[in-house]
Amino acid sequence: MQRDSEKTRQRILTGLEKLITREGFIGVGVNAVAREAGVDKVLIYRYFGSMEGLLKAFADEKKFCPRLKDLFDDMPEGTPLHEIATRIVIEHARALQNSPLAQELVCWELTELNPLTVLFGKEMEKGELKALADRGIIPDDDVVTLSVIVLCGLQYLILRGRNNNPMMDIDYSKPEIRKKVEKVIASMMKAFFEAGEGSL
Amino acid sequence: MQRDSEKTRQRILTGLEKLITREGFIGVGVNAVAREAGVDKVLIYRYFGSMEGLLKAFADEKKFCPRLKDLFDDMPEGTPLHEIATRIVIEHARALQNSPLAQELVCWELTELNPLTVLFGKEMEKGELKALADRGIIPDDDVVTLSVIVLCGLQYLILRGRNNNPMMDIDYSKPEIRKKVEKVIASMMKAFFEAGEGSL
DNA sequence: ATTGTATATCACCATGCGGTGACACTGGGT
DNA sequence: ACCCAGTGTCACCGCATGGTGATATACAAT
Repeated sequence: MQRDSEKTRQRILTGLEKLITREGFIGVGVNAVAREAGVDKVLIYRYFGSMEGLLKAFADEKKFCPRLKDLFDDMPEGTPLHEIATRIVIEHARALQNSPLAQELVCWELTELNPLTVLFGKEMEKGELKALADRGIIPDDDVVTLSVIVLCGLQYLILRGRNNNPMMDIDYSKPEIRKKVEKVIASMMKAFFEAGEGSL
Repeated sequence: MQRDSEKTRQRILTGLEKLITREGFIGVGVNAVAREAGVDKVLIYRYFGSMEGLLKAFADEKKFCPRLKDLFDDMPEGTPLHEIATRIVIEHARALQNSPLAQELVCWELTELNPLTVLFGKEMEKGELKALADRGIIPDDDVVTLSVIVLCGLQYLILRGRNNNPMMDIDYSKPEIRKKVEKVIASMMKAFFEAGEGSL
């Protein structure tokens, strides 16, 4: 074995990542990670203290949070609020769709709290809030509440799709369905926004 | 021990139910169920063949699906479509909120497919479709798509709330938050519906 | 009362888990 | 050359799990 502690640490961390991605968060444990990383499990204790420590380190050091495409590029000045909100939500969903690891973490977060799931949740939330704030959307606006609900809905649908278990035939991985869903959300946001303009 | 096979069967089934409700679906297994039911685990194999068989029997024989309050009572003739959709979604969320067992099953369904989660999912879906169809809402309407998305969003928020891990401070178990969310959904539905009337 | 069958109990197995102690190697500082 | 801290290997423990075979008990039919 190569005698390089830093390399070994990394092997363990990426072992954890591969394991979660391939097998899901259930069954993640010291033995499984060590096996996946091709490393004796005692090294996990040596370098991370415990499984909890490993999860925390993973949360701290890995960039597991799906990166949102920078939306400023193709959103011209003066884009209406509802289009911005729509874009953020849909872009977020796309990012999640493309990251099996993130999907697994979102699901894990619903099941159990541990250093990884907690930090992951905070990270996601921070990203959301930033995306909104960067575009001047006030956090306690009704538009935000609505966006969060819809976003959660898409997350749920994506999670359902993972196991080929779509909800009400809404399989978000199918492009035509996604198109339809995105269209509905867009027009809903528009309607909500314009109605709000008048009634508030 | 009382020698009554039917009673023992029931003890096992309600043992499973109590176990899931109290401890969550993780860790559900032959040993745990037998312990909870105060029964030798060999009886599980005798009566249900396997853990899978027990799950299937549980899905078949227990009424775990949260019952929707009958909405016909206080919905007068001619209630507009968006109010109907809103009511269905919100009522569904309320039912889920009041059933820790159902919450656990919804979460389980996102994690793993087994006879119980699959049958549970079908049951829920059937309930949804019926609630919609009973009120003359066509399944492939955009209103349905939107309703499903919002419903999924609420389900997700409720699941997040379980472990005191609210999403974006939207803790759906808090009445004032729920009120606000319901209000947003109602006005959104109204706006979407009315906009649709004009544009379609 | 005897027998037979359904029911319940017990003891056990192999496996996998989290966790730990003892040992072996490697390489750099003195 | 020696030592020693850092690193990796191995063997082991206690425990819980899923699963099974042999045995004891209750009860109903004869």
